[in-house]
Amino acid sequence: MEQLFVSRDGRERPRWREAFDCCVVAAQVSEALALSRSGRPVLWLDTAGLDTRARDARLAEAVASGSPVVVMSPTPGEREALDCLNRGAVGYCHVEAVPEQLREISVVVQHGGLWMLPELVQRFMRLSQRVVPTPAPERPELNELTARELMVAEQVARGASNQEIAAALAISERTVKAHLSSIFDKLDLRDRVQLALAMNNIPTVTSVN
Amino acid sequence: MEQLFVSRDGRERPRWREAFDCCVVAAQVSEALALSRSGRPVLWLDTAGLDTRARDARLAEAVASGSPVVVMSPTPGEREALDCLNRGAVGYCHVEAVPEQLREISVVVQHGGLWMLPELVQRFMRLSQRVVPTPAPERPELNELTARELMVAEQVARGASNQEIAAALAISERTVKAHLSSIFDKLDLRDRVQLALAMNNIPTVTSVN
DNA sequence: AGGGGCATTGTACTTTTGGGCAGTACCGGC
DNA sequence: GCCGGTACTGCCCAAAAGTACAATGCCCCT
Repeated sequence: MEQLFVSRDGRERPRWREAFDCCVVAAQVSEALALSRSGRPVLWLDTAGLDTRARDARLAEAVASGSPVVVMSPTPGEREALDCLNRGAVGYCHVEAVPEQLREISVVVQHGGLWMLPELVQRFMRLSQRVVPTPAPERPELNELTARELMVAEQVARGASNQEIAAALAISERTVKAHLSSIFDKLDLRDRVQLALAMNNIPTVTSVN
Repeated sequence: MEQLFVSRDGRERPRWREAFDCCVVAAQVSEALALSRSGRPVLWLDTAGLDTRARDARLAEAVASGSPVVVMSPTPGEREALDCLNRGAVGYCHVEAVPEQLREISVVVQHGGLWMLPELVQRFMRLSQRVVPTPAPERPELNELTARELMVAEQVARGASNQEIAAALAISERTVKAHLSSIFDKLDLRDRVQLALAMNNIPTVTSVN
């Protein structure tokens, strides 16, 4: 399996070569992708020397390629890990991680897994627990939705318009509206904005508070 | 690699056998471990028919063995996922996951990865983000917004209508619209739904895709 | 066979949203 | 003083969103 490394100056770190037989190094995400010969390589993003903006831009580009993206930071931190994983990265480690670990990470992300430092996993889980209403089993009202309604709701949660939803589900725009009306009724929401937020567990002015 | 399945009645589900050549099934964690012959098997915990207490007890026992533990739920939910992962599980999936997925999960957890449904990963990251202090500018484009525009954007992020925003800021609805148009233009967004999501760091169909 | 829930669509209507065009006003810099 | 950016507003218009009323078809259950 191919490993594509992207670092600011396109320079390779010795450990990468130690870890993998087949690895490509480039200074830009696009270059790396161009040099790739396999369908679904692992993209390693070295953030050394990059500011937040540059990092996010590269990350977005990398994630858009469809390949699993691992961010390698010279100074791994909770905040950065969170940012990167939230933006679609599936791995986060130290840029000087030992070859053995690099190989493990590669295996994990290629199989759909998420990899980060174990202590971060624990920490995030605990953090999440704090903000998830303890007794609440998800959004209870969500179970009231039919399968079809849920599909519509999920599209709205991603910012899709009625027209786009209709196209995606191969139904008429009128039907989308019908489903939406039903959803608003069941979940006690006013419009698609509130639905989009509710689907992402974000309280709204009128529903909560 | 050995797979140890623990289900309430010690009954095996056909998919498990489909997924793995070598799998052991038992009714108790201790039994499964006793039947194990490899040093570090993967422990699969079927929570069907278990109440929360029984589930946690088995999970604790399983985690204590040192092997990676994957919880398989007949009704996967955010709350349960959180609970289980927080208690040391490294995987969480549907009890009837397809064999292909089971194999992937096995590979991932054996290599130190974390596996859960992709949508849950995203959700947890977002939730964590809400409680981690924000030293970073977050969304860089947000700096492009004027103070007034930011106020409007924040209202939209809470699901407010133009009328409500106008009332809150003591300006006319027309002015709200003017600010919104400017915001959409600057942030390259289509409508208020996308803005509401963007303000909450949630990617939309068109912006991140 | 009938009833209820779900999915689907149509016509028609109101409301909300987004934006074009135009104008006023304040403020700060060259 | 002029110019550019920001804030604010009006009238008007088109598109999108949302609703009311109504109808068809399917499936499941009694």
